[in-house]
Amino acid sequence: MKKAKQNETKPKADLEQVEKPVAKKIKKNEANPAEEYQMVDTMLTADFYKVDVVELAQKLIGKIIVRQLPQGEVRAIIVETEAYKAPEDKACHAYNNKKTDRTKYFWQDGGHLYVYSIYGNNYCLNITAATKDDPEAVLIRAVQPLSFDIIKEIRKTKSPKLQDLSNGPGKCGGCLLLDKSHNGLNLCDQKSGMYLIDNTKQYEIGVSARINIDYAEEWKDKPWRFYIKNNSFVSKG
DNA sequence: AAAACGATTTTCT
DNA sequence: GAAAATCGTTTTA
Repeated sequence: MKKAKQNETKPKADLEQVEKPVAKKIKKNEANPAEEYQMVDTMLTADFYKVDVVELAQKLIGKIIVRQLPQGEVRAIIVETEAYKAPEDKACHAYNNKKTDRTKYFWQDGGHLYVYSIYGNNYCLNITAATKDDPEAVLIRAVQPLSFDIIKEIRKTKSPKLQDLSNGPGKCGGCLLLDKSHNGLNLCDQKSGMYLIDNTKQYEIGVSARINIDYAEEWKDKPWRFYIKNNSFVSKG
């Protein structure tokens, strides 16, 4: 056994100066049990996604999104989701089987992407569920960054709060550098450069009505929003 | 071709 | 917490 003493070679003051803002916040995250994780680095396969959208929305909580970028690899834990289930769900963009250039990506087998833009340059990430005949998908509303440095570089937010990196659907798209060109991407295909991996940590999962769908009449109260309790990256509630 | 809208984000009190 | 910002998509004519 060799004696490890690499820390002694670096001046302590210098290290603190460079890494203080990041290190401080990460430490705070680790102190919160809801924000721990234990990833298992194998890609989730097609069968995982070929279930009803409400079930998939629950199963996705805690899973880890991986995306390969020229800047490096982005990793983040899914901490908040919502299920959207056409044709009957009035909150769903594909309600009543409405198929347009935007919504046609609902009709894909589970594990593919539907990315829509809203209110300017905000791109929201959805993962399809069930089969290509079932127009249903899970909206990713919030993630907890694991690769903070690269996500900070990508998102370019002015907010000093770490949570503002990814506590909203448009912010998640920003973290992952997504736009409409990623519509139809297959999360089960190695060549996509984007996939999900498992996380064996068990979380306390909260359930609520979906957010900002007041127009959906009787469907607005469906308990189809899922989130990790006490996780500071969840958007609300 | 023009107008209206939105599963939001950011900024400003 | 309220109000503004912002632009692709859909609707309307």
